[in-house]
Amino acid sequence: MPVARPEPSDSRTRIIAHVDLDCFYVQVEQRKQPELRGLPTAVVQYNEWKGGALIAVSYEARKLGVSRHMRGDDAKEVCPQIHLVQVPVARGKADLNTYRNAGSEVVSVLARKGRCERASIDEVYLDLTDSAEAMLRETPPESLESINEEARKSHILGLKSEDANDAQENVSKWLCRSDANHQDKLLACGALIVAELRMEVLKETQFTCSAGIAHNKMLAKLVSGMNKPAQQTVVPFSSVKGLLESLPIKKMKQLGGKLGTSLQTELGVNTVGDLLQFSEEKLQERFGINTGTWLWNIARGINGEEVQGRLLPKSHGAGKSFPGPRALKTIASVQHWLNQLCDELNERICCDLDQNKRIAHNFTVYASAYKSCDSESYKKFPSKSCPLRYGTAKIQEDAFNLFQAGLREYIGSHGVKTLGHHHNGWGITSLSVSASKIVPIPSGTGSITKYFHGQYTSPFSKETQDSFVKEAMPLSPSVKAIQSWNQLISCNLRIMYRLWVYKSRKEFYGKIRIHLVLQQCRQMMVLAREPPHHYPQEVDVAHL
DNA sequence: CATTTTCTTGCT
DNA sequence: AGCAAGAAA
Repeated sequence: MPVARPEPSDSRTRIIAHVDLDCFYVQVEQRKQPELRGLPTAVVQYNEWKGGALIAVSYEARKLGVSRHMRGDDAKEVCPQIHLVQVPVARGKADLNTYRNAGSEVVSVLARKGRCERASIDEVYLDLTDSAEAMLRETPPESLESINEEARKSHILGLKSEDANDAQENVSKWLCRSDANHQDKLLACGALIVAELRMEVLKETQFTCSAGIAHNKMLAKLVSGMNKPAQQTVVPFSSVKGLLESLPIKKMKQLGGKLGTSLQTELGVNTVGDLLQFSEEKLQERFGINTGTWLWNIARGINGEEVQGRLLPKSHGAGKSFPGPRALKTIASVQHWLNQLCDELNERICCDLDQNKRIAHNFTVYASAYKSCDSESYKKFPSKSCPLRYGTAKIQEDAFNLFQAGLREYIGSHGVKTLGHHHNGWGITSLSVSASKIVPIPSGTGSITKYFHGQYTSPFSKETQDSFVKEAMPLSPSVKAIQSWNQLISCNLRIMYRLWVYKSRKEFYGKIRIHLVLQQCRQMMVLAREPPHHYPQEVDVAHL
């Protein structure tokens, strides 16, 4: 459920942009195959069954009646000329890495002009308040003798004669109005900055994008898709009311699902404007204190959510579905696919470790299943998690154990004895594995003792640590000794040894900078993490 | 049991 | 820890 956030404490007028790549996966494929530019094109996932599922459709194809939700075969039917490009496949599953990487390219361009939040593979929020204020101080729009072409094509919500011939003239005038209020002037600066950024994105990545520019995230997001492709839309403060009052409630982010439906059916609210009649108390009573306040606020165009400065994802996941007759019926097939998924996941977390110096700490296995015996009592397959260990084989081992823990629970008391029978009584329709709790490896100088106590949990038992430090360590080791120890002792002990060595060196020589060492040790400790002592167990309810 | 594969956030 | 909802290509 959405939650209300307080407005930023300094209560400055913020300038927020939401940038959205146009039919992103199609653009990525068109960059790879420029012959496809300008042609009706769509990206499909697999093509065995009815031509695969469409996940992105070019604007040319949309004009010819192709929409997402269609299968590849349907698209061919309404638009025989359409070019269908397949998502790359690796390890027997869709591989979205090219799109992730392309998204990163865009982020690195956009992140140059202010706080930047990567909201999804192809969407970014920007807080341009500082840049806009700086521009207004130094080179306000009214001082410019010409306004850049891209900015002149902006759509200004509520500006009259949006469709008149001289629309661009009107936009220029609006952007440069000297009698405008402070808020609008800042917004005009924001629009100029975003137009510039979008041109840079095009120049450096060849991708076009659309954008919304407003005073908060909600409004920016709401309008970024209003004029697509390759255009931007501005929401002056004065047009917020008019924009929202007739807007269907379901168009609002967070209200496209069940919450929006309950607003419609239970309160008879069909537009955002309809919400205005309800007091904050009434909404809190019905939807809880947090969501109630959030609803009351968005009806008034108020949204305090801050742009998080985050350029990287918070988790990595790899999954695959096994629809219809493809459902997995044997433990062996489940293990095979878990192994594929874990292999991909390991590659991605290792990449994250190398490139971004981040370590993932949590590992989760999800599955969906059906029980063919009693389709009446449909049960959710429980997800299970444990500390994450690096290395394909280790992740695979943990994944399989977690899955089996889940399966025991899923089959539950209905423990049908089907050993030796052909029919298991269950089928797995989807599997996924994910790595979360990803934290940056701390850099800079710090105390090594933190790694033993407190801030970071050591993967080694207290006894291991103590006995190693006490027995295995000679005083003041020489470089020679370090080298020979490195060859002799086991991986885990080697890490302990290194920690000790650097700690003691620090004590001996005082001024050794150890930040790189900290990084290395941290990495090695995680890479060498011992397996979990136990995997989640089913709780015996009868025993309680 | 056919859209599939991600990803985030909030509740309990 | 586990789950549900929502959103996006």
